[in-house]
Amino acid sequence: MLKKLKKDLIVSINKSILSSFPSLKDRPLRVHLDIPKDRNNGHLSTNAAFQISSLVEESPLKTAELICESLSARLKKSKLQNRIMKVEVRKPGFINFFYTRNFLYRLLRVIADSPNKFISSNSGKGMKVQIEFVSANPTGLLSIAHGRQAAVGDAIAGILNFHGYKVTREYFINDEGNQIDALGKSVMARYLELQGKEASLPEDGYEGAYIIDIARKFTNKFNKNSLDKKKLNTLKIVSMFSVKRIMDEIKEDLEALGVHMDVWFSQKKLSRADKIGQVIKELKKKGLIYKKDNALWFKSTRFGDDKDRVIRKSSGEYTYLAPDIAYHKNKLERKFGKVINIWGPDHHGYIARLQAAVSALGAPEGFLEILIIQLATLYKNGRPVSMSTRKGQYITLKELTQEVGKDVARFFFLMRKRSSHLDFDLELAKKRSMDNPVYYIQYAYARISGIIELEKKEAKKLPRCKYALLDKPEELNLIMTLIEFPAVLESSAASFEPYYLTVYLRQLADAFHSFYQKNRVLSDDLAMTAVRLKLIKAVRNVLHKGLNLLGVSSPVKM
RNA sequence: GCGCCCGUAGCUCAAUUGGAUAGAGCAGUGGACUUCGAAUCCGAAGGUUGCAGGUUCGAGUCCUGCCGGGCGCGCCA
Repeated sequence: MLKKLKKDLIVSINKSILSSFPSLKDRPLRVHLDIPKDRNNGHLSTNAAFQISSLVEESPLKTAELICESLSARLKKSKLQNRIMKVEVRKPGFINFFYTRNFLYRLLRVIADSPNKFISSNSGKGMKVQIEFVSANPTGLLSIAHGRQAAVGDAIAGILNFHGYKVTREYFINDEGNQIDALGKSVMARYLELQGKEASLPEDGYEGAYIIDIARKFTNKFNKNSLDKKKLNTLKIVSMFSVKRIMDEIKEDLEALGVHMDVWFSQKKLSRADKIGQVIKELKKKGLIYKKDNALWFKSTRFGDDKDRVIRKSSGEYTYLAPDIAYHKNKLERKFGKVINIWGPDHHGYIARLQAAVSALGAPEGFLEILIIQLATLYKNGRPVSMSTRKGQYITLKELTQEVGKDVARFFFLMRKRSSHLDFDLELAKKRSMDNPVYYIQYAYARISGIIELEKKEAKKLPRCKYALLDKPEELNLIMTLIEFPAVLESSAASFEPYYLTVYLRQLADAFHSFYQKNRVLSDDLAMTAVRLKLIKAVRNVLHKGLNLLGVSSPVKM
């Protein structure tokens, strides 16, 4: 409904500009409508006058006045007059628009009665999108940083899905290579120790207690004899066993955070089908592979990387880049319109070469979007908790989720924009009070639910809604906040930033609590009761949808 | 040395992507429970946006140079 209004309005503005300044006929004009942060400056605002004032050699203010004059006349004659109450020019040259009360009330009714009509979008038009995230090596448990990537990736997926994209959530399992060998050797050493034999961890081995745990499970599953028979492959068996155990844990931890992957993609499968060899051949045919110092190099500089990259070492092993190229070839073959990778900041140096590879494979511009999520640092008693995967000294995602719960963990992970470092304050997260934004928002939802529940019990007969009764500043503020929801969702999807939504929900809860404090919903004044009930139902619907998109629950009681 | 991210109120962060008087939450401070949930609300206070230039109607935002912090720069993954 608002989208249509904006569209109509832009058409009118363009026409008015041309009638005031005919000389601009053949110039492309890009008129923009924004929501001003201060509502005294209107419900919508355009800066069109600034953009054209230099072209017509007139001051922005004068330009705005000329446009506004013909625009007001035009609007009065058009269908827009039911929705736009007035147009005005403000100081340096903004043109501001104000909605009519009736239009606001109409929107409110829709949000309360049929929210899906108001809160829906199909801007994705069914495009297939894949989002690959977390993809942590199965050599240890998930960390806090992975938790943030999981929450953000999942929320982006949810938001895109809402906008009509067909989203696949995917995890790439790095289940072969040096790291996996190191894992296998580490477990093997612990296994031998459990047998009472002399053994020591390899130099690049993993020291965490979970390794011993896996070794113990391994001991229970295989007795000595059955292993001795397969002596040659023991390391392989240990490695596979360990990867399986760790992946089970990872899946569990993600589930606990409410994250469900659609596809678990194994690197091993790629190499078994020789996909890596094939993709190298393909690149070779294009003249993008050469040999130097006995290694194979990919000419990534051809596509903007600052140096060429080794793809197969002189030892004959592939580097990490090789399977990754094969994997992205696979993504291309699966006909995604867009693929999104979510990485930690330690991988940003890797962006150029992977983008180069994807271009080399013939992907269209913008096919691969790589989003870097900054780290999250856990604070306990005001001090950062230091972490090291290798030494196994770190607070795992599992522990965090258990300690603060799914809702709080997710919300906290989503609170900051991707490029900002996130401080996760454990004490704050555990507080069940007003300092904690999750409870603040959920509390608003619970309060509303309580009122609606009570109203049902009383079961009074309510008259038809006279929306004009809603005219207090708190009420109008609440309506205004409600109708901004679709715009928030849209920018959230367009920029892949779920945090917009967390900020918005906090604002909405704020507007509600403020309204609640000053006004009773249920009273003897049945006409008033009817409209206010409508108002809070609309708030409930938006809160519910918003929390749901973030993967946070909406409790009726707390 | 090169590349990326960051520097905004005491603290944690916003600022509609170049817009109007730079805003929120904590902390601190002064108030509000005989009421549909006080897990709440209402005040006042808090700023030379790291520094110096530049671009223009307009800069926290873009460009250049410094200062300070984080990360990356392998035939590791």
